[in-house]
Amino acid sequence: MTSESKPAHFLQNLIREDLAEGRVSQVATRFPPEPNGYLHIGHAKSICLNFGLAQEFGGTCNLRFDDTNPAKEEEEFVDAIKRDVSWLGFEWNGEAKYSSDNFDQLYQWALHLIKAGKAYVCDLSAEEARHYRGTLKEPGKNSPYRDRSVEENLALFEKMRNGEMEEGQCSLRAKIDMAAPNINLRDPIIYRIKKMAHHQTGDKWCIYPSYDFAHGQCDAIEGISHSICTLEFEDHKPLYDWLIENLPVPSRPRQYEFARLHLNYTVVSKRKLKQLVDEGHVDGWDDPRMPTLSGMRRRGFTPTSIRNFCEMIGVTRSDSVVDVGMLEYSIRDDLDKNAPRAMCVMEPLKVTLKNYPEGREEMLSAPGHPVRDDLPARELPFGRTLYIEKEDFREEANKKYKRLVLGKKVRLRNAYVIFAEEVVKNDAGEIVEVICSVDLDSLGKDPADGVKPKGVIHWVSAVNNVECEVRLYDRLFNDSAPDAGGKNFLDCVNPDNLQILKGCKAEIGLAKAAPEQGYQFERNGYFCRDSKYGSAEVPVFNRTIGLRDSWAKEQNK
RNA sequence: UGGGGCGUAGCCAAGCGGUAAGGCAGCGGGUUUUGAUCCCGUCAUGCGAAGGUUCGAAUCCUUCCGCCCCAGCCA
Repeated sequence: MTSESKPAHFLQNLIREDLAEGRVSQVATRFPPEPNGYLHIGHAKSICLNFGLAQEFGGTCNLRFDDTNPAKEEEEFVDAIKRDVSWLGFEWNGEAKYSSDNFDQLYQWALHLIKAGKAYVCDLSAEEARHYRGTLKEPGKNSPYRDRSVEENLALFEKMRNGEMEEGQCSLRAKIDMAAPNINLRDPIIYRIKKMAHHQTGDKWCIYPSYDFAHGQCDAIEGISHSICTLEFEDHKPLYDWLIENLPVPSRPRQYEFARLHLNYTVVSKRKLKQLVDEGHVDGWDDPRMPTLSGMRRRGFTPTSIRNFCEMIGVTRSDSVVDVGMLEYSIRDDLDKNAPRAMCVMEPLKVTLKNYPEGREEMLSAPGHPVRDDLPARELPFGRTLYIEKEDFREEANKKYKRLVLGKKVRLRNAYVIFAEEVVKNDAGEIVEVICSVDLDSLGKDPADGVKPKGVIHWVSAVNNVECEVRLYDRLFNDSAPDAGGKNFLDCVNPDNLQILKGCKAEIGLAKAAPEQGYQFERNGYFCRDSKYGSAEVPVFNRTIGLRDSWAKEQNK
């Protein structure tokens, strides 16, 4: 997808105008996660937007940890977030930034507000403050502490800072308007007491600025030109602007909002994701079924596929729910173009070629990719006994079934045409082996009789292969809106979201597959070696996504 | 009769007064040693609804309807 064929979204247009009219000379954006959890597909949209805009307009994008609440944050998440952003393929401007880098400056600015009579220490408890705040439809009332003198406020704030006040005993509030229709303007709390250590600043502080007091000012300090956030912060913008206008900040950032990503068949809220982990519905935050970037990475999603997906869904201000089908399309699209091909038999059925010499083995060669000749060819050992897929053989079938049928022939992918002559069954009547003859004159060409088999099936040598385990993932939820009102999202968990197949047989080259490297298992889907499970002898392969399957569709008609 | 936002196809989304782009999904067909890919065709007389302005309206005006966000010392 080229940029000239893709129409610009509202933020691109807006930045273009800012640049053209000289309101902004240098584009500077930032991606500002709070380090309180793992990044997920929703964050990817914001990352691609912020870093993408900076790239497009020759600007910069900072990575900033919005760490104003030590109660929720951990260093572990800082590391995970850096890893995920890098993995997606973006490089942040300079060192990673922290809101906490600016705690001293923020404190000075709080003093500035107090001295200007625009902030005061309020002794109302959280509950009292709620009552004074009013409701959505009724204005609030002024706090009885609202008119304290500058000197008194300075002294009190000093005591807050020195730890002489208890948590919840008082807070610092901006003095704006308790009757404002926008509740964010009803004397918002800008500093609160939290007597706890911070992952970056240690024990230096026992008071911490609120999001509202920190965010815009940090934007200004970092010289951010366009501070892009999601729609729910729209109501905070008047407060954002009020603070910028009332403080001697070094630059004038502007906030813009876009709609966050909603994906059907998916939940993304941290609380729910945590519940899936804690209650054992999945294996961890990086379980391949999770919509976290670490889970998707382990599942086999590529950075390119995620970036393309974000490009495809666009950026607007309207709430929308994107079909996971689009995500599935983008990973198939990327892997089809770039993943090496391989063969793997999931449920092996033995095939004996009665006219192929016992003990003989030849090495066949197969292309690494149907059109990419830069991907190396692979070696496929071929012999008298092979495995094919159980479901690729039937004793009888109609002409729609284009696979191996008793008394008919089929092409072995990258190899010979074989003819099914007889079936061997066990005592239970199950087919355990198919005896075939092989047309040794059909390698790389049609059979001499000119009759071209209509089917092609995959196979693997029965004596020279890689034993492996395959994990077939399906959608985690079978309800398109597990999040939607009223229902318990856990009731929507798809009971068949994971099928583990043991005793699968893969072509020998897969023994050295690297974790996360995507392969197409021909006629089946895209897979990658799991980074957590499996051994050198018996690797585990995760199915990233199946191939489109018009045969299954046909059968369901 | 609190404030703020958003409504274009099954889904996402262009469009900014000149007669509804594109993608995903779907449907039909062609190529194919992957029932994949690829290629071709098809898919809104209609833009939340109703009025109005205009030669002309998804675009402007009016009214109405629906959905989302806000009453953390969370972000």
